[in-house]
Amino acid sequence: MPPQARRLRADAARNRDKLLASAVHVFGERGLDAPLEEIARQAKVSIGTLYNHFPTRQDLFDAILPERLAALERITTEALADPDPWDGFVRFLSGLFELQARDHGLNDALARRFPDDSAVGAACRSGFAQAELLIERARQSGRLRADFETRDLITLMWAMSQVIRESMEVAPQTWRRHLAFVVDGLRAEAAHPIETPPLTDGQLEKLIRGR
Amino acid sequence: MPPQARRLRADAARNRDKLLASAVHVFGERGLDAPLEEIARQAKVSIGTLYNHFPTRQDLFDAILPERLAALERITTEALADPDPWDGFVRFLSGLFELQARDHGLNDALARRFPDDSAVGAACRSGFAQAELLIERARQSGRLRADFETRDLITLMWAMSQVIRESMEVAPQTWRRHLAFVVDGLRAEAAHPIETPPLTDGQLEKLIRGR
DNA sequence: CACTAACTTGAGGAGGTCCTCAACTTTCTG
DNA sequence: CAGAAAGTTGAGGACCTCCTCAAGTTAGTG
Repeated sequence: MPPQARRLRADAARNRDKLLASAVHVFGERGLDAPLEEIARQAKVSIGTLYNHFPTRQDLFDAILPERLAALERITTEALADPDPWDGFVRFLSGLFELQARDHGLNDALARRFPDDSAVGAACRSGFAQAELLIERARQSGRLRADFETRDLITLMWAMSQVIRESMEVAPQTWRRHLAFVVDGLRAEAAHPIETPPLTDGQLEKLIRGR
Repeated sequence: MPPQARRLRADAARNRDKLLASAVHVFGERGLDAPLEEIARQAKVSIGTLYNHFPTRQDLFDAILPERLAALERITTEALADPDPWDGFVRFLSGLFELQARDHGLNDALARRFPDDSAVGAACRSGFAQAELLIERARQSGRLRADFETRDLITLMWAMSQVIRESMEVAPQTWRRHLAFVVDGLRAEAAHPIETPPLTDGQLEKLIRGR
């Protein structure tokens, strides 16, 4: 398939690139709710041009986030390559949150829900599928507690995203400490019975589609 | 001291009450960033009257939140009354987050920083002082891990506030499950050494004053 | 080079929130 | 019950963000 359905004019391609670079920067700095006018301004392009290339905010996300999410895939793959399933799992968590800590936009993205027909939605799904393998492997090794499910990872991601967001500026390592406490609770030998069941399929559905 | 510096006129007192009731409701429903015009509208009072009584949003917070935070104090006291220091500690955490789960505004409030000359700031400080006792007691009993500090409670509150916020509508019990994982990591026997140190005084200062 | 299709521009309407203030209304006091 | 003081009102200015579109500019083609 061609990189563009119809090739862009030289100036248009240049502007598109400037917009993408600016968007990465602005979303990374201010989160996914940053004003689009700011992105246009930093790209030194008019707001009209931005809308010309990316009619909706989601189009901008789709052009930027999947590449960032690919970094996550790399981390998952590395973690799966770790011979020790538990170490691999912990490594995955650290890598994931480190990534979120580095990129405010990605942090927002992972705490947010996307339409599942979007490119971001697809990338998330594939990321989760990989994470599932990791979790399953760690659980079967007997080191990860048996009642931890992939769904519980979603909750953990919400939690960590907030810790990262709040501490980012003043004490950017805080998330590591918090994660350490949580990880200690995920070891099989730490497990105590939990009354509350995990999310049901229906709830998961609503949460993922939602917003 | 008199309930008011100068007694309010009958209609003014009525309006003030309507505004407070409305604010509790709206903040509880939509969080502390809810539009003030919405509060005025639900109180069936003009926006000018709202500003007349509460010149700033903070004034509204100060009139509402300390009472809600008092509920927290009740929980802490009860928890301190529990003969088992660990059970008391866990009870405190459940009570705290249950409170947050019931009241979106309070949830926001506890994840937010307030000027420390405000009534809310004072209420928070006093709440923390009590929590500190609880934590100290649980730690000295040998059941709570030795490296858990009051500062780590702040981080936990950020984390839980987000879990609550995200799951509230679809699966309001989610926070309980997440808390169970975390609590298992806080038991002394689950503890593994943590490399990242807790917040320093300076960082804490900035975080609390901040925003 | 000239012409057309592709692209860019930015002013401005729409919608939202904040906050003010001059004109009006109500309560209270003597 | 009249006058003064206290309180209420809502239109409107300031600001922000979104998004559109008619007019202007530029790249690429024959």
